[in-house]
Amino acid sequence: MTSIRDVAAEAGVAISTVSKVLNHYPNVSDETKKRVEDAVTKLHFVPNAVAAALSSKHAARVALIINPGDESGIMNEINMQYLTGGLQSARTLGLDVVTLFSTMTDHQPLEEAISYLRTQSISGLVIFNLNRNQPTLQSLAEHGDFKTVVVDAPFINESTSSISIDNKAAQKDVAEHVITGIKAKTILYITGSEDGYVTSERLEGIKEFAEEKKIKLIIKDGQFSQKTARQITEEYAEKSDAIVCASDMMAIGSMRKLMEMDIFRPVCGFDGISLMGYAGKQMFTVRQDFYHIAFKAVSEVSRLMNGGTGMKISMPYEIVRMTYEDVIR
Amino acid sequence: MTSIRDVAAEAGVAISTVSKVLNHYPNVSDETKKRVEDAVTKLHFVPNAVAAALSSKHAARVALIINPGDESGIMNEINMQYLTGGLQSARTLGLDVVTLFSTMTDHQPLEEAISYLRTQSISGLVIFNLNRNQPTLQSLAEHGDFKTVVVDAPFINESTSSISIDNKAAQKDVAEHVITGIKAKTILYITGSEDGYVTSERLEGIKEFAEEKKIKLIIKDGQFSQKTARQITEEYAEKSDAIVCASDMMAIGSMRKLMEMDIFRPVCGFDGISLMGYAGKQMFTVRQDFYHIAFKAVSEVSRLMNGGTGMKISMPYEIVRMTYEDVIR
DNA sequence: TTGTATGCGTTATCAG
DNA sequence: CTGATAACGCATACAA
Repeated sequence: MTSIRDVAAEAGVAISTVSKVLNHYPNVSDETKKRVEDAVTKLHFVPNAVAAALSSKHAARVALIINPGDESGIMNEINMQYLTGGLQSARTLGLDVVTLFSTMTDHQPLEEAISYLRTQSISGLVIFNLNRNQPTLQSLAEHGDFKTVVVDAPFINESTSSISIDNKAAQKDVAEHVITGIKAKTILYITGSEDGYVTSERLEGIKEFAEEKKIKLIIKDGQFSQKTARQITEEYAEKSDAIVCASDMMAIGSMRKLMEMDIFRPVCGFDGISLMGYAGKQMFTVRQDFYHIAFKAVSEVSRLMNGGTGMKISMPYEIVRMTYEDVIR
Repeated sequence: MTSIRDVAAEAGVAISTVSKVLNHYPNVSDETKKRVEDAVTKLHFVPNAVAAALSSKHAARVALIINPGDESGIMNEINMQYLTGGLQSARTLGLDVVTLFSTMTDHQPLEEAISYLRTQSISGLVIFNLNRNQPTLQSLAEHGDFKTVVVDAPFINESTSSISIDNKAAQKDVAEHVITGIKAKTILYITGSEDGYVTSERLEGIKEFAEEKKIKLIIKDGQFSQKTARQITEEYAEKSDAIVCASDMMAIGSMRKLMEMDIFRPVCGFDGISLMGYAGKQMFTVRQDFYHIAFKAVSEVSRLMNGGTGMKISMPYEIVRMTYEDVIR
């Protein structure tokens, strides 16, 4: 393997000079800079990132911690977008990233998790979809030993930032769209699971909305489950004028049940995944830009690692209707 | 940061001894081994993987190269399973992994790609869904400089292995299921895009099948596109007794079009993604176990890195029917 | 502006 | 069985 030493010899300069050229230090004459660059291309030299990391001990590695969800394939689309955005961002920032699944990091004691991360010389964490039944990850976020950014969870302190859309406002917003044009007296609201921090925020939103509009609210726990949403729909749809769901999957389940029941109620979801196009009927939903959320999350963790202090970041969202035609290629 | 040196001091032994204990070398007395282990736990020592990698120059890093596909969200489920399996496998093998998207690695010159991988001290590659329009990745696989495993592409040499299911057999198999019970005279076959190596294998399968069964075959290029499959279905469905598609997405498109046309033809897909449950009608498909394919791929690249020589690996598949009830949670 | 020397945390070789 | 000590490839304070 050709090293910086070979380049130095080839260019007839000192090792440190080569290093300076490579890292774009200011005080190097154009003359020697060129000599070094020529040597680099001639020898096809490629710096060794591992050695560099060891030497300048600020090993800037970031772990992207993905929550695979309940295996039902629901989270796939969202997670892939998180990954794409996160990796892209890391690359532009020159950060080294490690992709992890929360299932690996979570169901193990905190000490072990910390050990693993340290071994990998990871100093920054981006935790996607952190929720209440992940004690280890929560501790990690509160721990303060790592710079961390949590997505969709309200953890903020000196060394951890939180990023998400304004779930409360978005829930109100999409509900508004659903009832325009109809005289809704009663809304059936199907919640997410209690584990999710977003669940409470969205619930707050719909409650406030109902109060403002003087609409009666039937609240049922949907657990983010399509099946449960179907059961709830079966039982309460006829008593309601519209159905607001805290997730797209539940909206799809609800809508399909309505079609089986052969009655119509406007339904809306939350997240904007393309599966919405297969629900059979057009529905409103809150589209989140998961790519940019992840992109921002990684740049935020970079900011933290450079000494920044934790903060809350709110990302934009959009109310859209999704149809089959919108999602196919 | 506490290092191996501190542990040595605490245990009252030499650095090299600590290293030997840590790496489970044979010649260490139980006596000192215990002393070292105690010191390790007492100091919460965690070995630095970066330093270790630098020192013992067999930096066993593997890149998982994912093909995001055409943005239509089709590949999400498959890729997430690849990732899960790959990461899991790497973890059990103690391999360091880097997740990359082919979009980053591909549309850049070979030299640059190699540089990047070298910089990251990556010596093993697992390339998922490698296809014909990815010249850089193909060169990488043929290059021989990295130990590589390609999934779904026929590249095999000294240092590269290929892994996939038997696409030809599977295509015949699923077609068989589709026509049992009906007297099929003509089958409409909708192909994948020419880029995909699997496309030709599956095509071969259906051709052989039709010949054996003395069934007439109408072959149309579906490009793996749901839209195109719809158009083809519209034009040729009535002339056929069954429709065999080279992918689930096309099968879904085809089935939906049939329902719009209000005619019935048995349809089958390929891959076994859960979206099949939303197609409206039950369909046969070939279920691939992407998780295990990835798992195996990573262990294979590990074998190659340990001096093994490239080979072809065939994975099992399964013919299944998928309904809405099967996929919801 | 350039070069020298030291250290980063391990592993591995070789004496003892 | 244990302990010095030289790499590994690079960054950086300091000297020139």
